[in-house]
Amino acid sequence: MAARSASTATAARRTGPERDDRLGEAVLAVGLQVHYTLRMRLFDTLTRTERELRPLDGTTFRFYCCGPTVYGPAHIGNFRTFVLQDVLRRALETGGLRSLHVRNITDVDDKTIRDSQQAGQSLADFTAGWTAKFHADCDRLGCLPPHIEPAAVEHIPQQIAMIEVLMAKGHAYAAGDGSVYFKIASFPGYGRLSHLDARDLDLGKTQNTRANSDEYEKDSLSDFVLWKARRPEDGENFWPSPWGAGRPGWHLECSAMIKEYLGDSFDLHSGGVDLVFPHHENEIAQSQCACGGHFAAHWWHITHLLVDGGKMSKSIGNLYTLDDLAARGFSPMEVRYVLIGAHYRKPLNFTLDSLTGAREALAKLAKSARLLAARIDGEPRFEAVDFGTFQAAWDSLQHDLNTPGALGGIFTGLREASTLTGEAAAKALAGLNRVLRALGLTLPEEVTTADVAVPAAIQTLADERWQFRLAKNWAKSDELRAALAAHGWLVKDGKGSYTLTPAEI
RNA sequence: GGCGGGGUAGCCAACCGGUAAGGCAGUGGUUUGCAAAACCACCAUUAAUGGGUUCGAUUCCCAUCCCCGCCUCCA
Repeated sequence: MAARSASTATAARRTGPERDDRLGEAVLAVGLQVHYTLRMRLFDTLTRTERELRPLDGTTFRFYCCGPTVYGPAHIGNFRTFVLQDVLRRALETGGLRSLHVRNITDVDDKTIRDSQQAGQSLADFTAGWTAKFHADCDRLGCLPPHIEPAAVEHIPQQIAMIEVLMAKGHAYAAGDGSVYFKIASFPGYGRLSHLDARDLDLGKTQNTRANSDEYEKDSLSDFVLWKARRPEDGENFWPSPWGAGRPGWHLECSAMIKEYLGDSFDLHSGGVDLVFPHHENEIAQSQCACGGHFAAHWWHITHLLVDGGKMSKSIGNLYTLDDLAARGFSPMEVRYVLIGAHYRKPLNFTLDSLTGAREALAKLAKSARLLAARIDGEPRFEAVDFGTFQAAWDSLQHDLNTPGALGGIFTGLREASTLTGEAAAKALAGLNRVLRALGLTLPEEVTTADVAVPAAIQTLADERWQFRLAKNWAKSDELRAALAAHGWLVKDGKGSYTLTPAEI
């Protein structure tokens, strides 16, 4: 039932206009084997090496991304991760590899409970609102909806079942208050992903050890909670379990939903770097102990972004949401361009200036692409493996998802294609479109005067000026141009006519 | 303290053991009455600092100085 409602939600999002589940025209089915041209190398956090991505089942690359906790609007830092994950998926499909993208919604935790109560809403209504907002923002950014988007609350039975298995195998224990903890000492592999020494953790050598009084029930300081006993401040937000009323711990939801939709072993697990420890470390412990599989074959983490060279935070006032940036006149696509403008393993320095730069770059890109398209007779011709002058851009993407390298390759490719005509231009344009699709970039349309409503008074003034200009009365003409500028309108003279555009702030 | 990621032109940012992609900004030119736009061209002998390895290093190694992240429910 839970699974059904999750897939229903997914089905609804499949109808979106940005929906793109074409498997890449490069797919050639030969018997039961599906061949793809992709040669994607990606850095793996666990082994700390670049490894080529190969689907375990030979046909479909199945991956999981830790999704948002829905208690407010996501900010650009969150979106750096989600956009890069979207680029990975698009690149897989561009290379002809089928993908299965699963991303969860965390709709129960301390913050969602606390904020829903403050808002005077039920937890379900509260999180449904912010989930919808998240989906809308993702759509605006051109992110493809995951194939499956399960929510934690809809998978409580699966989480309880996993805890029962862990307890039966001696990996978990119930504390006196009705909470259940994972026993880290029972899993020798703990700390491999984050390269933290489990003994140090246990000895409390870390600096920020919390003297949290409600965790005194634990056997060991580093043991983490699987099931949280109901507390008065939880209100009506609790579920029955063999250990009493309560709710699942955060780490468990991902393990349970992965088991449900991807099984015991799957291709790749991804999230922001901050999730390496403890979240992903804990997931490994839970899932390997409960399921016995290998869990994720590849671990992929996206580095945090900085704003103006420093940490983004609400108190400094540099925490931007898409709406904040829209209020400053920046489009989601400009935001996306900036977010893919740095390699995912390096800190990205987000500034408002970089958004302005992105606008100019996108406009230049769109212009060049239009010029290229104009030199073609008929439709762009698709070539299975030929990216034309954009091969270098595609190669950059395949090499550790080097998005800034790909952007550079696009501009270089455009310059190289600038003299091409006919068939060669058609191939180049097809290559460009494929790289743009892999990056999820949508080029801005040409804005003409017809798109903008010009006030009658301004139009009159501009017409008047045009007459003066035709009469070569430069003084009057310039005077009226200044007057129009004062009203916020820019005049651009062309051969036989002029254009009026609203001046930017 | 432990673990990890960085420091490349005014700004953003890549590749790479053989002497630095790309974008923004800037400069010059063409065009324009002027401007804007567009197009063309130019724009780091140099990669935080100091050593080392090498025929040769920005790229590998060591040290130092900065910046940033994580260290128990933050993407």
